[in-house]
Amino acid sequence: MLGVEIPLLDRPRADILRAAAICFMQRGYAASSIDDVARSLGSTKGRIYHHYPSKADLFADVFRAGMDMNFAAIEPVRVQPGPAIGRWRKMAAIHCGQMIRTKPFQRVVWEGVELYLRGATTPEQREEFTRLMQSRDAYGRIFREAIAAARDEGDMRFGTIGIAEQLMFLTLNSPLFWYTPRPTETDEDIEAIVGEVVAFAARGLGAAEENTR
Amino acid sequence: MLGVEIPLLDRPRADILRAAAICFMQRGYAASSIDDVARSLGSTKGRIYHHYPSKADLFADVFRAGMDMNFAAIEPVRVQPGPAIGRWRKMAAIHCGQMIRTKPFQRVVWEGVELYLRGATTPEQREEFTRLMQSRDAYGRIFREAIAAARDEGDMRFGTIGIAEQLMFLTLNSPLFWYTPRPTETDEDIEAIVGEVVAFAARGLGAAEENTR
DNA sequence: TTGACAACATACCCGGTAGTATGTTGAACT
DNA sequence: AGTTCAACATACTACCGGGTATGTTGTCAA
Repeated sequence: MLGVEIPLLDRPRADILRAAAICFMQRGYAASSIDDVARSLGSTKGRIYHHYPSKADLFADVFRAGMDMNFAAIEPVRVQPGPAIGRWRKMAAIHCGQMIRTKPFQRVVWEGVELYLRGATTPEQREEFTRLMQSRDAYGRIFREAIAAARDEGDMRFGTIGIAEQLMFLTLNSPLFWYTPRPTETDEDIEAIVGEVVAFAARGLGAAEENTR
Repeated sequence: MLGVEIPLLDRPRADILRAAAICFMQRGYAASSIDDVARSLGSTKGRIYHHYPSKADLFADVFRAGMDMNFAAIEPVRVQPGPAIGRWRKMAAIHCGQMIRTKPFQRVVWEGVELYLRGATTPEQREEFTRLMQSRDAYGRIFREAIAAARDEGDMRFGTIGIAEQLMFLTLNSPLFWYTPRPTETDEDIEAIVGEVVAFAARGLGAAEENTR
């Protein structure tokens, strides 16, 4: 249900990925050492360097895993028929839920984008990061096209689409920065938060009040 | 007008602050070295360590300068009479403009908050950071009270106020992550961006469509 | 049984960086 | 003219962390 399922072909890598995601989330990429990740696994550097050639490659793989999970999560909804605004609401809720439920990976995605935009990569890594960014851009385009269609269909009103897209993602991603899991928390609690976030984004994009429930 | 004015009592420190803010913005705190900052000043470490006892103290002072500029910017509007939503719109526009015009400092504020929340500080620095966070919380409270009042006055509708505050700030801060200055850009261009961002936030908070212009 | 190899652990190297200790210099003051 | 001191620059140390080179061990195939 929760629990971040990663292609099980490769179990040892999956454990490393999870630990790395948590470390990178807690301290950031630059401040996380490979030894930190290894320590959190109860092992040593050797284990990580056996599977990954460098720290940047490990980070990139966490990035990739995070994006893979996002694509997989929205895939069932992506091509549903009906008005665009309905699709968008579902995708937005799923995306926002992903930010909460797979937060460590999604924070790495966030930081990866920042690292790329800052150009903090060596030429070789640049190539891999460029692929990852293309994947992220493709993901973004799915949402951009949804809100563009919703506007064309008269269900949304906003100004510059580029700015609208940025504001939408910032809003949907925002739990990355203020949500922390509570032990007593249920799935309904999470859905309540998601509901508020999506409602804010929808209103921000000029959608009519949701007549749901 | 633009140009980040810092208390001129201390000009040498002001130059260091600006250079440090830009460095920290470009590479992040952990990845920025004191030598980087010094190099961007055309000088050496000695200069910086003459004025600041440590890298963390330098960072904290950039943080403080950023918050000082924010307080100063909204001060004229903060106590204006009239409906809360009007005050909020002005403060929101000023705040968002600050994110654009003093971006390097504001990104340091952002990262400073993250560093604090992650606990990435030594006990001594913790104390100074706690003061800075209290300052930021006080700043946040000004906006929180404004939107709470606006809701009481029937001009806004939103759910949990804590979430609403987070979403509002995320939206207003968002230019930190996607705005990059263009050489040809005028003040009106910036105000147009600010207008879109504030409009998104206002709608998100359930405010009626602005009847302005 | 033994060879091979994956999956690690151990030991080591080395560049970069925070911080320090020690000059140097110009200007203000006496 | 000499003293002092702020404002730096220079030179150095200590350490951390990425990466590598080299064991060690369990497993599986022939």
